[in-house]
Amino acid sequence: MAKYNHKSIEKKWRKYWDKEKIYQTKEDKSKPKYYVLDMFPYPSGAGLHVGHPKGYIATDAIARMKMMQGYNVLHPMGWDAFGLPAENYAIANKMHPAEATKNNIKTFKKQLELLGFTYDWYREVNTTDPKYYKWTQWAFLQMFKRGLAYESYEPINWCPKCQTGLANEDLEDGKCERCGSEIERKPMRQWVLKITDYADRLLNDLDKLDKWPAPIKEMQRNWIGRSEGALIRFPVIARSEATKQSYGNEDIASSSPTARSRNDNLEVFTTRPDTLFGATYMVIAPENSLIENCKLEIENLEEVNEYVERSKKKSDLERTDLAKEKTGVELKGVKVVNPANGEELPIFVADYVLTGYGTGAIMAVPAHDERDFEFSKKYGIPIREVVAPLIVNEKGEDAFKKDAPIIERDAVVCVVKHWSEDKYLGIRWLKNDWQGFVIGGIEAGEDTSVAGIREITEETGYKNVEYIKPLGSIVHSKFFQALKKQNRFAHFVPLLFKLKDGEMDNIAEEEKNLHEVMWLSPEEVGKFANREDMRIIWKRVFENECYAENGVSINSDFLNELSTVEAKEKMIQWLEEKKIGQRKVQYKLRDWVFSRQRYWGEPIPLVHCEKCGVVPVPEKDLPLELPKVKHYEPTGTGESSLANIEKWVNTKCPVCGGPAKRETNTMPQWAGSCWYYLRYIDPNNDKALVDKEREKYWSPVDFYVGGAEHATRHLIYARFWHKFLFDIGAVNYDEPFTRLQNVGLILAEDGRKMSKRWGNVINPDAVVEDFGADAMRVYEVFMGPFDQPCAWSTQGLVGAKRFLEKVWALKEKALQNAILTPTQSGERSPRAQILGDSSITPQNDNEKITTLLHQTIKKVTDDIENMRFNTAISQLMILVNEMTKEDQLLLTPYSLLLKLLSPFAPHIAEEIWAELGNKESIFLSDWPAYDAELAKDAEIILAVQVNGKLRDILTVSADISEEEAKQTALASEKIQKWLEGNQPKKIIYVKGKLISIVV
RNA sequence: GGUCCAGUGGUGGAACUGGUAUACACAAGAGACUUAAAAUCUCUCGCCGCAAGGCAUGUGGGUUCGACUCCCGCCUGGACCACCA
Repeated sequence: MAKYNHKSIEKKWRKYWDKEKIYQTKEDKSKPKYYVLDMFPYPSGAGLHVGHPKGYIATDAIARMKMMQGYNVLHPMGWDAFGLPAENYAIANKMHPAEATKNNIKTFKKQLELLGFTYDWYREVNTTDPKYYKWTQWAFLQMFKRGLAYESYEPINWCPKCQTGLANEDLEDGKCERCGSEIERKPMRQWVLKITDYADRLLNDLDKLDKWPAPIKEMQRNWIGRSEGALIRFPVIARSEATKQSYGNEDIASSSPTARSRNDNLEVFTTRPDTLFGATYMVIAPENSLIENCKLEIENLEEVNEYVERSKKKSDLERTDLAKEKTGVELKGVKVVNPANGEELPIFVADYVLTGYGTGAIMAVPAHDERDFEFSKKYGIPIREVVAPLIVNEKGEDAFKKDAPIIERDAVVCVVKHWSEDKYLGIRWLKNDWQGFVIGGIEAGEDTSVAGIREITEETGYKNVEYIKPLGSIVHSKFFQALKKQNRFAHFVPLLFKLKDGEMDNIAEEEKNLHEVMWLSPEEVGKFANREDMRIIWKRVFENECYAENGVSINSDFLNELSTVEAKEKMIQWLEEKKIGQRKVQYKLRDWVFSRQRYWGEPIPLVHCEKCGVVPVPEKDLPLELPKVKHYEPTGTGESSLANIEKWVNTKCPVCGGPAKRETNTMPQWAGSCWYYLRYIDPNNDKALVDKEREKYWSPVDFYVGGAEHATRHLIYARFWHKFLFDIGAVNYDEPFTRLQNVGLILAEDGRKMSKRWGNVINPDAVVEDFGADAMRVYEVFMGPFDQPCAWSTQGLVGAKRFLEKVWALKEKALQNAILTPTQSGERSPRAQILGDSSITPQNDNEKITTLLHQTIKKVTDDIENMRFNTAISQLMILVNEMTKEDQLLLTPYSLLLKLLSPFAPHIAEEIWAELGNKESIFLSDWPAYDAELAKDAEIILAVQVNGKLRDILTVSADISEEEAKQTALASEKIQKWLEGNQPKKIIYVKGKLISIVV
């Protein structure tokens, strides 16, 4: 028998498939469609490494199975070729980006072709092809016409090395995602897409995407970052030089004659309008215009300006470094009035407030916000509690029980300090589960400190107790009291005490036995008093934590006693009534900075006319082609190199015909990938982005496979564009991708990422050469769960190759056992006949193989559908091992095995299939269906447990009844031994699995 | 710091809805074939124990006849977000 020669086989079938065009997708609307899509690659100069094709192998397997299942399959491929890396690569290699891109695509395509994918290359798209980007420009113009693209002069992220502005999404830890340079904030003119108009829909429609991985949806939710709250306007007042005062000086009322009211309001966004009464100062970002507006009134303007300058010089990285201490400067001479209570509040400028979010200013409530708390402690600003904690124990033994009654209690919680050591009193009640501080009920009319002293003495015997101070507000707590089987709604009054000495009264014997008293170091207390309510009280002893959760309003006038949710609502209504604020939904998502100051991108099709302003290039003139130039290096001035090409820049205004200049910014790399999946449907249409009828048939994408790194960029941008195209009637559905699957990274053998830098890159070409495309494909999906990262192992690859060799070796066995025709004894009959002819009854039908085969059909089909390729391959290995062990093998089961293997190892499957006498490609044959009856085992194995431990294993007929099974189990010698003559209390029978005997 | 995910042999990993833990593969060891090597084939392979049996899914508890799986706490690792008011 000829040896398995992957090289010749793979070459032969690639050629055949190409010639026969078996993967060319036809517009056959009688068949159900299946659109399976890969995230198209960025053709870099480095070529592919073995990690890149992993996703493509998966979609290819799915595409092949779906084809065989009778679907009309669309499985296209293309190139995302515009953008910075291509340009940088071209500069480094002294080439034109167009040329470099062309070469890179050629390399990529060649590499991909070696792996035998089902791509329909007649539908190849390339984002840098003018015929393609004509429609990218067209879509941009539609946005422009509808006001979704606008010019902005806000400072943006500028990468000094790449010499271009970047979107927020393009940053990693405040650094340029591409080159790692620290980003500067630079004000410059740019085009921005109003993605925030779609924020709500992008967020809400995530709920419809039930076949997307939950973590990706979560990341998008997080990125969009919706929060509900209120805008509140604080009137700004300024004082004359003579009355310069700082905050907290009570004798200056807002009615003071020296106070000059200004027309300014300081507007802030807050998610906690319920804490307005707790605001003790305001903070503005260094970029806030209030400083400019009030420069005459600010008495320490020099100091303020200095601070602002210092902040501007800081990189984003420094500014957002959480480890650093917060800094700020008070704006002396200017204050705001709290509209809720008329109090005057100082204003600080501090760079812990960000400029692009909300209004770039906040009301600071130190008692209930970590950052404000930290800042106010540093600058000695008063802290006012306006929310009493409400702890609802939801987990574990303390959680409220549904059926128990709710009992309310007022109680004191006494934190008691030792008279000489740094220790605190802990108490453990022996009868119930309580451990913590001394706690006791407050009697009617009793002063809380008196109640505390009484309880301490009663429970511990210590006589000389000194009351120090209250520990903040009441702490409400809902928990389950296990001993009394009650739900408790407790209102704890936390108090701090100190013992003067260790003198004790004798306490009743009875009381002594109830609890244990111990002295604990501060570290020990933290662990000892571990319930959330006690933890909060304990932290207050050191005043180093604030309460930022929901609770009950206090010290807040008309909000008092309302829950946080109710208080927020009431405050918003009040603000709206008084016209000093309103309800507001705020997003973290910012509008998409859509221009880049580089050459290699789609030109933005706009013209600047002195008379007419910004005018769109007429649609009939699209595409607006990128001029072919020799020099395209960035200018570094914030203009793209296009600005230097006078011939191109100077044009006529399409409206008035007068002189005009073209927009010289180009689109970002992400533009082309926003809609490429639509173009595959109709790649050559020059009348529309996509034909709507065709789109109706093929859309949405049924299965989209790609890396998780695109969660917050490509996948948000594409959804945004798609929704926009839906809104203007260009497409039929409002979400582009029905099902999404992430590919786990393939790491190098050393466990690191594959990278030129580490010299650990494995080239697929070499793998294909040495082991074959089929072995590589099988190995890559067998490595482990598809979405998990996994290190490459050449040894593992060897295993995959061995498996294919085993399949190959079975061919001879199957052919030997082919039924011989009577007339040509000793010769094989025409094999095609054998396969198709059901009248020939197998002479040695092997029940074991048949059962296993049908189980395998089921498992492989399900596993491919659910992306569990590793277990599909494992099941095929089991089948092949079994077939190898048997003396005889019929053609039919072998043919079915080949079909099951073909999505993973198409070349070898096709080769053997042909050798068996089939005239047509295996991929034009039907996918096997399994027979549930045949997949059933004749005999099953029952596990028998005694008291939960496995004691015997029985092999019984599959149709055994429960009674029979129990009798057989009890009759077993081993079981009898373990029963030791005892009568079983209970026998549990799980059909087809086990019998559990309880003695 | 927050959120989410994960932790199973020497290694990658399997285990359906709570029901025989370690499938499949790699590595390792022994043997066969060979003048020899490679390749191939056969066997062994979680730990302790001669065995009976006991112990093992990061760790400590809990629920259950029964837990890798469910619940609570802790430890470790990863991903994402990160001063978003």
